[in-house]
Amino acid sequence: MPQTNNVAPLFDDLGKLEHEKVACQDCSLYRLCLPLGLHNDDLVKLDKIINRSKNYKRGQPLFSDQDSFSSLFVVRSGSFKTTISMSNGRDQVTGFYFPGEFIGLDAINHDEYQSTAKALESSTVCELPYDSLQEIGGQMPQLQLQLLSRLSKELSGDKSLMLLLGKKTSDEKLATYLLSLSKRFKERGFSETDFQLSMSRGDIANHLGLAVETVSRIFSRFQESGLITIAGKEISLVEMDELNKLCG
Amino acid sequence: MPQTNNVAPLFDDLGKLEHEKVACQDCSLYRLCLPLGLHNDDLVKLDKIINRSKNYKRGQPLFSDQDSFSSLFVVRSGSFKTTISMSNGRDQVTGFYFPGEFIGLDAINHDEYQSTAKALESSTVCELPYDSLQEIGGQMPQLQLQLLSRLSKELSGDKSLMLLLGKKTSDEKLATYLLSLSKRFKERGFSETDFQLSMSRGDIANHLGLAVETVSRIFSRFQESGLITIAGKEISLVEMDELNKLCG
DNA sequence: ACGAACCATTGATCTAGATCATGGTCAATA
DNA sequence: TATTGACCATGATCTAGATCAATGGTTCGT
Repeated sequence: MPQTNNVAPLFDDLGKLEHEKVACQDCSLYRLCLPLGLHNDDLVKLDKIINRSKNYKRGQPLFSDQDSFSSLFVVRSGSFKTTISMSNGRDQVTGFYFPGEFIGLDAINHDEYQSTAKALESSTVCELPYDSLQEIGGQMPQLQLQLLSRLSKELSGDKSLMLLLGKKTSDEKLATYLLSLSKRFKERGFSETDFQLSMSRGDIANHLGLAVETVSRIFSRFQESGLITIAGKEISLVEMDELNKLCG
Repeated sequence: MPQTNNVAPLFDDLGKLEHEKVACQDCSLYRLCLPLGLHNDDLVKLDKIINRSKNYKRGQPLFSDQDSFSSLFVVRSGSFKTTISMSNGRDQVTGFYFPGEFIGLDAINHDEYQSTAKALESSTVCELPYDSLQEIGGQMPQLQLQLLSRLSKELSGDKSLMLLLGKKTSDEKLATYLLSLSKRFKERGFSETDFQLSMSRGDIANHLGLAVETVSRIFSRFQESGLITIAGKEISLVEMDELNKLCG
């Protein structure tokens, strides 16, 4: 990396000092996150069990397949991918995770994590030790409901992904993917048309059940036909309506 | 079907009179089902909110995409499939459900069901109105945990299915599918090697992201090479170890 | 008991997308 | 500033599995 101002790394995406442990009450992700709907007393209790973690660098694992399960994680800044793998080395990117999204839900009531989670860029998370969560959850039905809601949403997202993987053409897959990202960025208050692809072409291809070359070609073709402009990781969705039609 | 004894339809898979509403305490599915780990008082409460339903005939929908969500269902006898569809009519079979398994989990905290569920054969379910479940769940952490556990298990199953759809060859897909069925039958106390495929070749093909013809051909080839014997819906897994190796 | 509508198998052909091959860009380390 | 190694783009070729076609079985409603 080129010479940088040595103050910069102290600040994270939330515009706070990185080592400052922002309480849930003050967190800009509040409305997307677990505490939504909790009363103040409960929020304080929840806040106490959360570990605000160190920074994860690009490529660094948050946890690995078969590590013993202890915590759920919520992305605070940056982004992650999860993968599961076959004995022969082939693997599948099962999801990408952005601020406010949960990682590790598929490990609940297993002894071990069922997937590997890696940072796609410099990222931070909130760690929720599951034992503690279970404990305080006993007296907070609202928290349990939030958790159920999260699980259920991930579940219905995964069903849509099954439809994508099983039934869509490569064009439809990529259009669907781009609009899904767009929607999530919008929900987080970012532009729905202009954003960074923090994941590599390889990750995208793998996630969508395609070859890298196919993804690359389709990006080029979409650009040629004026649907998007793309340069490296920078992408801009020019014709959202057209992309929408392409999803099938 | 050949002439049958006209008493037969009165009995269901559980060997009980079909119209007899077997309480959870007496249900043979107890150890696979929601009540697992509940104390007796709690079990009685749960039991009270459950509707034991009428019989669903082959092809009959349990609920449809966009019906308003009100209940979760547990299969009591028979089997179901769920599908989601695209605007253009293409659809994806997202899962098959056997006794003790939950249907509708992906609709929690949505207003509408996210998929369509249809009976694959003559089947019965227990209906759990979600409002009531939520109510009694507030005072039964154990019940909440069971529910979370179910969601989480379905989630990790779906991730494996993503791996299958995205990365496996047709042979691997079918071998994986057969062994997954085998495992579930075994858990339910049935033979892990000899069972009925209650779903059509078309349903299997759709679920695995293949064409019917491909499934048919692979069944024939597996039979030719002595891995299985298959005749119509009747299948027998002859070389489980070999099938296992084929899964990748 | 009959015809209609699905369901399953098997062969012949086709194609979407994989794979192979090449070169180019960029960032990190020495 | 060279070197190494990801990462990305694009052309040429190949193939796994889809699609098309024909035939026989099964189930179901009347």
